[in-house]
Amino acid sequence: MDMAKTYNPSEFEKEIYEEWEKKGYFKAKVDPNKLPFTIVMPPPNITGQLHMGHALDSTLQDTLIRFKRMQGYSALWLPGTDHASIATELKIVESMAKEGLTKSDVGRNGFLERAWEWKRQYGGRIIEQLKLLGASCDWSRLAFTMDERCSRAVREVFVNLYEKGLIYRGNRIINWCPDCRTALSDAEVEYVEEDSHLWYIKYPVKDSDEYVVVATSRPETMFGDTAVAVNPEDKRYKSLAGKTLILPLVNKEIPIIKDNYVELDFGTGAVKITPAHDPNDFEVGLRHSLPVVKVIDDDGIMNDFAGKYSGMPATECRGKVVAELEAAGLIEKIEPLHHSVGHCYRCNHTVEPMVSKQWFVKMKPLAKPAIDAVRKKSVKFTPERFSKIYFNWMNDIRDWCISRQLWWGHRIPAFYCDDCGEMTISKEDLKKCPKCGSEHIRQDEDVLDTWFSSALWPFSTLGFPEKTEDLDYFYPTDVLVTGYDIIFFWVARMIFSGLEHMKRIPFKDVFIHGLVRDSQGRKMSKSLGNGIDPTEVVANYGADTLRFSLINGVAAGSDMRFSDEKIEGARNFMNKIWNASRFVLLNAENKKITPVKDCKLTVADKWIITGLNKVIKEVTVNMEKYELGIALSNLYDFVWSDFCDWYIEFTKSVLYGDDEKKASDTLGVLVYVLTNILKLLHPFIPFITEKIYQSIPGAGESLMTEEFPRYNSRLNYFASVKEIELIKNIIKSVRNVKSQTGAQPSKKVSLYINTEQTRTVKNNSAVIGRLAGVSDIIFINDKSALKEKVVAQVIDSAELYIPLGELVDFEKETLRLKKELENVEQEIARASGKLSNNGFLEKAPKNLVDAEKVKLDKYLDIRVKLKKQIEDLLK
RNA sequence: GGGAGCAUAGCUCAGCUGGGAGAGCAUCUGCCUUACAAGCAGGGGGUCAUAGGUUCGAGCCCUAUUGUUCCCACCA
Repeated sequence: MDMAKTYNPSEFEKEIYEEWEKKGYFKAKVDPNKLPFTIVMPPPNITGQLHMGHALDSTLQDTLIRFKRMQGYSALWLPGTDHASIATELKIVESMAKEGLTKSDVGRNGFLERAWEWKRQYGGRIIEQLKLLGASCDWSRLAFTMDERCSRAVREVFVNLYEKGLIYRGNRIINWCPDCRTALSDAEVEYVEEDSHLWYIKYPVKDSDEYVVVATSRPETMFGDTAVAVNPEDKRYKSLAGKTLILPLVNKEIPIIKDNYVELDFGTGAVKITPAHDPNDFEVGLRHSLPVVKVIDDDGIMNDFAGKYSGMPATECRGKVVAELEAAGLIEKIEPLHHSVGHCYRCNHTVEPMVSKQWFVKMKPLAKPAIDAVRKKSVKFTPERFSKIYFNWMNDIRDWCISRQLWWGHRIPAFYCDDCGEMTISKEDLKKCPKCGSEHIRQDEDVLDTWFSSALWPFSTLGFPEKTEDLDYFYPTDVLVTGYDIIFFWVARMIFSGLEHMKRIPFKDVFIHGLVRDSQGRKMSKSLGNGIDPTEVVANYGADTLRFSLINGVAAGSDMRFSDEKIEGARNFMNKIWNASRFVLLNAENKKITPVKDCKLTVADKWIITGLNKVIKEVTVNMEKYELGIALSNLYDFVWSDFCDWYIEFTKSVLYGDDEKKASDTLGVLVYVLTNILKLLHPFIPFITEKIYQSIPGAGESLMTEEFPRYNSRLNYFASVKEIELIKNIIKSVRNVKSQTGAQPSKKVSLYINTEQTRTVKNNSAVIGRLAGVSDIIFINDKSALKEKVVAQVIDSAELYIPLGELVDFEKETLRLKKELENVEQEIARASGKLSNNGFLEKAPKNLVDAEKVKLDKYLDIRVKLKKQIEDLLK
């Protein structure tokens, strides 16, 4: 037997993975005789290191794909990485800074060279780490969002959308990160609650002593004010209608306008309007044709419109402006304000809303079919509640700003002619202006939002825009597995992109999982230093242990806490499987294994086979529902409790007995059940199962090519299950009596038993003897036949009596029985209560009423016997 | 302001279409029983957040309340 005495995963995981890869088990083929099953991997960023989130995400996908592969599908798990435009660019800027270089020092081409070098060096790191987990991806199809194929898809899509009028360029208010120096989409802004102030500033009325007080949280933007707005209904400002205000510090005249946007009961009811730096003000400005004055530049520095503050960072300017206003007596009051402020999701810098010329995708026409697809359940979210989040976002979606003032990414395929001013959108790079033929043509400097290319992932990786065999066979994909944190960024955008460009949904199911948190429920983060490195867990405990701890018992879609205790629990289970397998294989050594169909089955064999059959059904059903956590704990219970704690113990009596034929048959069943357990567990914990499987004499080449067990309704031996339940109860009762009375477990006792199931008990007397420490079993019909004082247990369909003689404190024993009697009385009260309730008798299902009657009879019977026993003891 | 989740044993969490409250860890007792002490056997421990309601019957369905976590939203 090729199994070490102790479970040591580091000895075999790597080797097994290499073997799988070498044999090409991960490769998915277009096979007309099979149904396809496809998962595209959410591409990790090339800057990334594997963290617990990836580990969870990948383990779920790997488990699903292995399950489907074993079920006979042509299962494709398509891996890839994301260029992560902004995140990667930040990293490279950072690393250049260490050399004292900036982007402008190296220029665009120099920068891109460095970026590609970075990708070559680190882009594969996370892929290698995924392999440690056992990921059965088809690596021959490894994709990258900026490889030729995906880039072609990006251009195709851009041009298509432009030609349909769904992409446009315009001056609009956008979110600007002054640190990354780029525009961001709405989704890329994270709002954080912050304490600030509300400054009440007096704006003097022209040619008057009066003034209007406006409340603002951003006084530094006042240089860009081009009006003050009041609500048309506001009586306080009736008299000021049509008057002009003098903007303090700059002495510019601005009008008072009326707009419903202003609320009557906030602040002073008068709002300064800064169209260039506030989304609402921008709208107000449009309605009233106000000039747009930009006062903060792209780098967050005040420009010439800020007068003497020109050149000062906006953050610093705020204090200075307030001080100057205060000195001029123009601050009426300052109130504390708690409000949310936008931050860049990459660098966390405060985001400045500002007007800027950018490219946008018109969202409304794209969103509609995407909403319908989910509403009609063509795309189904699991758990279902996440579709609500999706609807909320899609229903009031705004246009998507897709241009980024970055270098690393897909450059926008817009070409401008310097001579005739023509703009051309083209799939191919242009050398000449198609309109005037001039060669003075330059491509737009900006690149696309990283998520623009990720949105195409389910079809760009399969060959789009070409009509490839892969695309035809594997698209639409079957399930997308991802965390709830990127439903907006990614899932929603893939849905409308698939519908728009492929005319079909990109996937049928979206399986959403939660976050992996630390043992205290906090998010794992670098700054907190509370992250657990999955590769370290793999190194110390093995990939299977990590996978098990991430899946077992976790409800779909909910966050989980990860802890050392969980890892240990998982490791213990691996150890259990390992040792149970060793037991079977040690017994199988040098023996011929009889195929189970040729074995004469004992009651215990039939019991475990029925249990196996049941767990096959449970696992399959739960896998189909994406309840992987439940499926795995079904297996955990079956393996540990039924197979190890009971069945293996049962088999020992036979294996170590004299009947060789019986022993051989039992061994056949053991091997059969173990093999099936390995198959069932393989999608979850592939390494240990494969390692054990390959040690089974006569087993196939690999579990990966085995068929997943199927439920078989002919393998339900319910009569045997009943018999074994009785045997288990007898054993438990004897153990219980011994433990409660303080008798040594190893002390052999005689067991007197009154039951009608004598045949069952006789057939299993060896097992009872072995597992309960019973030396002999004596059948009696009447308790009075017993002369000495005995300890008793009354269970369903049997009375057990054990003479323990002077070992027992019979007073304590009487108390124990009285307590038991109490419990029985309670049961009787409950059952008879129900049965005397006419409502229950009339309205409850008949089988339940009958079951209740049976229970009542049983407890009444037990009560009589317990009472008798107590009486006898008191004699 | 809108929406969602969660609240069950000391801890972490399961609990399917409503029909006798479960697991793991921790704890207590006894065991190195030839697969496993990373183990075996036995035990203790719960007003299922609160208050109403529906029902013959509620941890589960409905309403409200409290606490908690998260998401979205343009209150200057």
